[in-house]
Amino acid sequence: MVVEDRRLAVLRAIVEDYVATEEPVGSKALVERHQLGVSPATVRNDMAALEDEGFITQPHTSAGRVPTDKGYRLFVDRLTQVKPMTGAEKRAISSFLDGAVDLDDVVQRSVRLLSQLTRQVAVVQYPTLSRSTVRHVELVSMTPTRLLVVLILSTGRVEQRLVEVDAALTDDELATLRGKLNATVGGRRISEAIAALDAFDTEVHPELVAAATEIAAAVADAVSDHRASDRVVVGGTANLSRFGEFDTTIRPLLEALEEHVVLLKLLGEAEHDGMVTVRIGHEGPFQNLATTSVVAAGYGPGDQAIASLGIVGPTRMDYPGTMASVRAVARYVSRILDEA
Amino acid sequence: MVVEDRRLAVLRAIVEDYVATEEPVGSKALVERHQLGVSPATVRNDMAALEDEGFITQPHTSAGRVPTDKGYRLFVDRLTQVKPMTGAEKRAISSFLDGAVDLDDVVQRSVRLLSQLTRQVAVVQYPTLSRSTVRHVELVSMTPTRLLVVLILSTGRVEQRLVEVDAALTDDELATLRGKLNATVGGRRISEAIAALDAFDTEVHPELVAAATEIAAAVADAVSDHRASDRVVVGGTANLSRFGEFDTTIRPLLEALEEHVVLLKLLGEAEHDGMVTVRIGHEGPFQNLATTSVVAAGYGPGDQAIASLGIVGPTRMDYPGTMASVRAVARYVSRILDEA
DNA sequence: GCTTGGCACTCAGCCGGTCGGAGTGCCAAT
DNA sequence: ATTGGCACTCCGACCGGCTGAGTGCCAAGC
Repeated sequence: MVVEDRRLAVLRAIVEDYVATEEPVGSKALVERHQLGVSPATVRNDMAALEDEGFITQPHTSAGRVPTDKGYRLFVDRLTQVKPMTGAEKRAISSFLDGAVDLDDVVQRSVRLLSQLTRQVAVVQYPTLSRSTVRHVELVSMTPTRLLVVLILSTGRVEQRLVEVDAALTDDELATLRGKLNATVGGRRISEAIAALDAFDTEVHPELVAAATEIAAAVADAVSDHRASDRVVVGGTANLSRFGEFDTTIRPLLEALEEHVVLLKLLGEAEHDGMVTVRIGHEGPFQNLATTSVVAAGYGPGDQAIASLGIVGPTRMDYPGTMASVRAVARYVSRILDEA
Repeated sequence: MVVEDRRLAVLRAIVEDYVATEEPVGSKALVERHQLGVSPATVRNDMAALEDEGFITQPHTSAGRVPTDKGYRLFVDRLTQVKPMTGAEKRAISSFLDGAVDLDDVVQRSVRLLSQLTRQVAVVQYPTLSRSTVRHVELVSMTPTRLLVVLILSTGRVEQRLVEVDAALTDDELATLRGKLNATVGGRRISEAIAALDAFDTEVHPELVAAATEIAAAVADAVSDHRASDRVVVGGTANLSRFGEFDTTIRPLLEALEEHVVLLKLLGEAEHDGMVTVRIGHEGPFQNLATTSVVAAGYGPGDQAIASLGIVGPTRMDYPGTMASVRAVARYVSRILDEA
C-alpha cells in the first residue's frame, strides 16, 4: 500500500529533522526539506494518522511534531540500515585501537574512541572472565606462613591474594601444591575451576589438607571476586552538554554513571551476534532515565560475548550513526581480543 | 583599629551569607542576619571600602555585593578556623574507611566518603610509590624461557611483568637470581632500587648476565611505569548540579575530570603537614576553571606525603566545612596506610 | 572622626498586554 | 486520495511600566 509507505517516509523525515534541528518539525518544513512529492496538507493528514498510532506527538497545540519512543523504535527497526563506515573511518579506528599495549589500554582507548565517534557518553565493560580460562597459578612464599597466590588468566589479567597458613610449608611441599593446583585448574574455565577447587583438598597428602583448603579458598575467592567486580569505564561525560535539562536528564544520568551496578544493568546482557542492541527511553530498566537511550553491543574473542560496550545518549540521537560506530568498535575490539 | 576589625567581620558575613543564599548580599540584610551592632549605612561605607580594596564586587549597580577570589582568599586565610569534626562524624568516617579490604577499596571508599561529606566532586590520587619501598620480588617461571616478574611494594600494590629470556634457566639459577635480586632491591625505596638495578648484572655469574639484564630492566620498568601512571579516581560528579552555568563552569570541569593529567595538576603537589591547600578560582593553573576552587590535602603513611586527595567545587563554597572534611579524610586514610 | 538617618537615583526582574508567525484541523473541490 | 483554502490556536518575542532592593552621598549628631 503506497500510502502506508509514504507515512513511514514521513516518520523517517520527522525523526531525521528533529534529530538535526532539535525543534518540533511542521508539515511545511518537511516538504521543503525532503522530496516527498506531496503537498503539506497531505503530510498533515499523515501526521495526524501517525499521531493516532502513537508514533509522534505534539508538545502543545499548534506546534510541530516530535517522535515518541515508539516512533524512534519503529525508525530503528524498520527505517534504518546501518551506514557502513567509510574506509578512512575504519582505518582510523583500527589504528587507534591497535596502539593499545594491554587490556587496560584497550578498554581505555575504546571508551575514548567511542565517545569521540558518537559524541555521546561511552561505557565499556571490562571483559568478564567467566568464559576465560586459568592459565597459571603461582604460589610464592613470602614468610614461612604467608603465601602469595598469583592467578594468571587467559585474558592477561592477574589477580593475587595473600594467604596465611597455620603450619610452615617447605619448598618441596609448596612445589607439590603448586603442581597439583595447576593440574586442577590450569586451562579450565573460571566456572569449572571453582567447581574443581571444591574437591582440591582431597587430592593432597593429609598433612597438607589444611593449607590446601586455605589456598583453594583464596584462589576461588580471587576468581569469583574478580568475576563479580565487573568493572566498567566511562568516558566523554563532557558530551552531556547536549542533553538538555539538567535536573530531569543530566543529573540522574550522572548518578547512574557512578553506580557501576546500575551501569551494567543499563548496558544489559551482551549478545555477540554482530548486532547492536538499542534501548529507547522508557524501554530501559530505570524510569528516571526515561529520556535517555542506550546503544550497546557485545564483544569478545571468537563468537563469545564476554562483555558489552556502548553509549548512552538522549532519545533524540542519530541512531544510524551511533549504531554504526558502536558496531564497528565492538568488532575491532573483538578482533584484538582474538589476536591476544 | 576597631573599624578594621569590623570590616573583616563584614567581609566574613558577606561570604557566609553569599555561600548560604547564592545571592548578592546587601547592607540591610546583613545587619539583620548578623549582630554587627551598627546601622546599614555604616555597613555600606565598609562595603565601599572593601570594594575599593578588591575583596568584594557588585554584579551590577544597585545590586548587593559578592566576594571576589581575593575576598575568599582573605576569608580562608584570616577569618576561618577549621571546625573540628564532631565525635559522631569522626566515628562515621573511621568506621566507613576501616571496612576497606585493600588499597583499591580504600581509595574507592575515600572518594565516596569525600563526595558525600562535602557534596562536591571528590578526587583521590592513588598513592605514588616513589617513597614506598620494595618488599619483595618474585620470579615465576611460566615456560622455560618465559618468566613472570612479580613486584610487591610496601603499600601493598603488586606489579607484574612478563620477561622472555634467551636461554632457559634452571630452577637453581632462578633461585640464585631471585636471591640476588631481593638482596639488591629489597627494602629499598623505588628511586634507590632503580639506581641499584643499573649495576645488577655485574653481580651475577657471567652465564646469567643476559637474563639478569632482561629481568632488571623489567623490574625497573614495572617500578617506574607504575610511578608514572599516577592514577586518580573521581566521584560525586552528580554534585555538579549545584555549580551554576553549564557552558562556563560544568563543561570545562567535566572535561578536566576526564583528563587525569590535568586533574593531577589541579590537585597539585601534596604537602603532608596536616594542612589543607586551598586554590581559589584564578589562582589555579587553568583559566577556564576560573570559577572553581580546589581544596586538597596530602596523605600517606608516617609523615610522608605520597599522594593528594581533595575536592573540586565552585569558588562559592563552604570553605571551613570542606577544609575540615578534607583534612579529616586525609588523616584517616594516612592512619590506615600506617597500619598496613 | 565615626556613625547615622535621610534622600535621590539606579537598575534587574516581574507583570501584563500586544503581536506575528508557525502550525494545525477541517472542508470543499478535484 | 490529494490538494488548496481558511479560520483558529497558541508559543514566544517584544514592549513599557512598575516595584523593590540596594546604593552613594550628604548633612547632622555623638
